[in-house]
Amino acid sequence: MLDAKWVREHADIVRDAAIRKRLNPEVVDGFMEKDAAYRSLLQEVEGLRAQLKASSSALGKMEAAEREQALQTQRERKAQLKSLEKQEQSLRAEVHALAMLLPMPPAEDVPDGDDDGGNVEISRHGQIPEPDFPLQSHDDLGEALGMIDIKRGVKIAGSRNYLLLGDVARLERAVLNLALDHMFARGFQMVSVPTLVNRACMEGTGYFPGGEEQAYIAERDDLALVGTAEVPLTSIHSGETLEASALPLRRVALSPCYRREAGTYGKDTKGLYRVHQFWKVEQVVLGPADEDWSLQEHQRMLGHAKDLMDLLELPYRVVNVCTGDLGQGQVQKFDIETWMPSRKSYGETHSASRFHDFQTRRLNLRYKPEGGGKPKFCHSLNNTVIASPRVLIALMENHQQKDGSIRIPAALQPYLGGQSQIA
RNA sequence: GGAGAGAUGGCAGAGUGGCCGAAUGCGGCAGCUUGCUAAGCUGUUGAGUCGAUUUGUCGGCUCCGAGGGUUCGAAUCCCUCUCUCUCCGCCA
Repeated sequence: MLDAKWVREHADIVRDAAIRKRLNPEVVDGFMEKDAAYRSLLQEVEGLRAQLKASSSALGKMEAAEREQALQTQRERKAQLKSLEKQEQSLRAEVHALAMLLPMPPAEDVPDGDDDGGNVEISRHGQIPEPDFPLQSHDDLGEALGMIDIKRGVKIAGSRNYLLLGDVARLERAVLNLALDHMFARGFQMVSVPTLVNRACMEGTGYFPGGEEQAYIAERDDLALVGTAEVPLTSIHSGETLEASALPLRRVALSPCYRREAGTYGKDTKGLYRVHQFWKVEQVVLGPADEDWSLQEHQRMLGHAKDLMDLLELPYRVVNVCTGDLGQGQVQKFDIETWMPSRKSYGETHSASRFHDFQTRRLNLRYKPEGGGKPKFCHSLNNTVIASPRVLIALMENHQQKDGSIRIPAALQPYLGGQSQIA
């Protein structure tokens, strides 16, 4: 959500943001138009209401005779007000619906582009393996080991479902635990969060409206399964005014994530790349409304994920996500893409976003500034720490050995009882 | 799941149709006092939004959990919902 007052004065910037993000710029004009109409109607309604109020309080002190007369005109005005109020209400709803669609302007250094093809590589890390034997895909490796069973996953829950067994299941657990400890060491507080959340959380974090098709919705209870712990983590303090001294709030959660993957038929159908349910360790930070701070924190959060990838000895790159691939609310996003031999390419494994006050405005999440004054909206940021099974693809394929066994990076071994390979 | 009670300003807590944006206390802020001293006294103190503005403010409207209704007029009466608490049942 954007500040309506600001939008009124900077419609051109918002329109430009919509164009850069490949969103429909007509929402901006629609908003401006409806908003102006709404405010002028509001003037009218409030004027009439003021009249009515004044004459109404006079009524209480009147003599019976003149009272009857006054009551009559009062009723007429009331009817008039009612119909105006009805218009005002529906207009207000329209304005709000449009406001929820306004795009956050992207940062200056976000590259222009239509889709992920326009993302710009910033850096590369690690060594892409070039072994003297043919590399197998993770699903072939896993099947041969008897530790990945996609067929039976599909039997139980339909396409894009899977089973992990034995050491690969333990490997998943190990990676997630390492990721959590990694974040504890960086001062993050662990939170165990609800993953079935109400509409306000989905709207507040920017997933609704627009992302309904992507979410599993429990209609009977009007709750949605989250696609990421970002949703509950960011929503924790919605509606609250925090003390400046409490900021920044750095939180990490491990949660299951659910995505319908609607509109991806036939895409990434092989293996564990695109699945309906997965685990993710997610970092979320809430801080003051300070652009510089926000920028630095974004880099710091990206660093946490990069450090972990280094510990896992995986080759990856960082990309500056282009405007067309940016969400409605994101100011800037950096993705980490990890090398996946079976795909012969880097595949997205992490996504680090900063939002300024886009989410916090929707969530009504504020703080009292240091030197006093009016509460301000916090800035919010989030980034993946690790997501599995997608990271298992990289781990299994990059660390496979000639005999089909998987080498365990040193950092993970303590989490697997000292085991140095899976065979 | 059943029965009951409740939701009022930063907090506690009054308020059963116009005198209520809301008593009182605490807290906060400002000043005074400086031999009742980790105190006393006096004053002051909600938010949002729209408009005007000589940018100091001024005016309108809204807000007593949320949404609807009755009424000329609702914190107050009616309905629905959400949440909290107590008791019973069930459960991990």
